[in-house]
Amino acid sequence: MMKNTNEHEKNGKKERVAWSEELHRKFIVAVNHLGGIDKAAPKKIMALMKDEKLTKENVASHLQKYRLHLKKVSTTFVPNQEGSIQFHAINAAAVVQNVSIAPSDGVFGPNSTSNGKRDINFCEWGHGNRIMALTEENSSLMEEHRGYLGNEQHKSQSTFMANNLGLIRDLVTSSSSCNSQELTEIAELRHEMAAIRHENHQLREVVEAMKAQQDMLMQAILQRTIVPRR
DNA sequence: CCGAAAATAT
DNA sequence: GATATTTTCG
Repeated sequence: MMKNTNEHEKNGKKERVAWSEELHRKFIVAVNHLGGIDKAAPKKIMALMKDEKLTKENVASHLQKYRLHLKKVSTTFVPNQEGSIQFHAINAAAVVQNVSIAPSDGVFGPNSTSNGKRDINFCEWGHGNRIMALTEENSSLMEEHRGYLGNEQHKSQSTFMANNLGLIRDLVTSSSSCNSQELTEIAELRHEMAAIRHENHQLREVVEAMKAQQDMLMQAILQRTIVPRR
């Protein structure tokens, strides 16, 4: 009973699925269609992707790996301070992945990954679409971002930055006199503050871009409903 | 069916 | 040895 219903086999052996950049994009589009990484499930994703060669297992596996990846990236980014951090690890990374502040741009760049090790697949995927692309009238790109628009994430990102800024500022200004070691510490903290300010700024830009994009999407959707094409 | 973990393959 | 993908298991 050899039932080779779905998968294409190479002389009886299962073909190893290579998750190309494009395949991953399709995957992301599907996931976002389903309302984000935590809601999306293998079967539905597979249906949306409409790729004859993909089995449910393939997708499930990729989904697992993708979630793991998101968790990894976000933990390096969020230094888990007491309660001050709102936005969920997964969401944060999802924003990175989809809005894609390119990993090399500093915010989530090499410095933020603990030991320079990179996940080839997922890191590289971020490079393609930068913030620039957001303002562009690119329907497929817009499609990718749909799942994250109008979310609560915008606010939480900003507040996260704000909170941390306050925290650091307190640390720096609390002691009136200090020795040389403390001075260098302060210098480092100032450095951190600058970095965080920078991140904050970039995140604000992302938020703005996403808002604009949301408007565009809205219009696109409205037009599509009002004027049935063909 | 799903997700996590173990097993393989590259 | 590390990753990517597959298979097994609960």
